[in-house]
Amino acid sequence: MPELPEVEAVRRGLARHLTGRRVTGVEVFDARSLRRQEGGPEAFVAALTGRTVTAAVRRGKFLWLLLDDGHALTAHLGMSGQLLVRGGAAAAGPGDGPGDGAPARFLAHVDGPEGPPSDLSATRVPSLVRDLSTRPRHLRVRLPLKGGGAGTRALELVDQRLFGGLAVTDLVPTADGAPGGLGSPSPLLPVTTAHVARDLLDPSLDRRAVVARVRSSRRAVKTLVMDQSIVSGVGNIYADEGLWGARVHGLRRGTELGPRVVGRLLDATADVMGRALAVGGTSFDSLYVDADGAAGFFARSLAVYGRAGRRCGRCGAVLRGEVVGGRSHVSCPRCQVRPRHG
DNA sequence: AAAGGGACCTGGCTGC
DNA sequence: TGCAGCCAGGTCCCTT
Repeated sequence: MPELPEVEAVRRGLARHLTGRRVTGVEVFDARSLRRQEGGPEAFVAALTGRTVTAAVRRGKFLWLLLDDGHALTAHLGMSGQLLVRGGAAAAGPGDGPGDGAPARFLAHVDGPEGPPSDLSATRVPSLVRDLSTRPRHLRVRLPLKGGGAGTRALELVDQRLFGGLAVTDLVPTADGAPGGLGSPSPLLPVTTAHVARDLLDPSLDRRAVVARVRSSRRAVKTLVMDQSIVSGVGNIYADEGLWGARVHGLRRGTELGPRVVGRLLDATADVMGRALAVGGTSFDSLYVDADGAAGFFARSLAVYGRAGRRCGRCGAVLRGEVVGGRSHVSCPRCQVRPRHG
């Protein structure tokens, strides 16, 4: 699944390939990917068509493209989402096969006969595009873009499990006056992400404030580092890896931890993310923006996540799996001392 | 304030 | 082999 390092790799690709390009059409294959869009699919189409991308920004796992009219196209990849940039022949047609050079046939379609899009429910949505026979599996939304250099590009949301989604939103000022996120030229961010804290890769992150907030709470520290209002972008994988790296059990209360320990935890978590980004980033050099760019890193480098019952690479003890805050937590019983409470 | 649960989804897995 | 049911994951929303 796309974690913060992969989302950052995607952001860099979007910044490189889409900045300065204009959205020439909107193809909606599955309206469920737009469920967060205020006003529904037709508002999405109207808000995007003709807009030019001016920047690609990320905060945590939220990603957005700034538009020239002062709005943002926000994206979250959820569990299974990918944002792909296609160029040349591969971008041109609804077919997915290489060499398919047919022009896009469905631009900015909002069908009438099936009923107004505002009637669309999550479970019985007639697709806004009629001909589904040749589209790639799990392709939900496609935006053709032009300008800014070489020929047409297309931004595609491919999302198997539909936890991700797109929406065009207003911008609001940041609370601290710093840029909205990594890659942002302005102290603005989408209103829908205003509640999301900065992440560990954001130079504007106030680490001391994060440490203070963690240490002021009696909640489990694993829950705290996964609380997006404290620090964003840490999912279950990196939470477990960071806790193992810092030798802290996830059930420890924030109030039990000293400032150095919390700092060590943030460092360890950021370090794992940084290494994943380095790997995901290097394989990321073409038009094809691959949300699975760090798959190799995951396969080789995870210390604890998904490894309950196997041995700790540091001390050899058998890794232990349990549930913390409703999430699976794998830890080393020797390196990470479990508190007596909980 | 914190904790817990459900909803959202699909495909891979287990168990019959 | 076929099928039903469970599960994972992140975010949001609701209730206790």
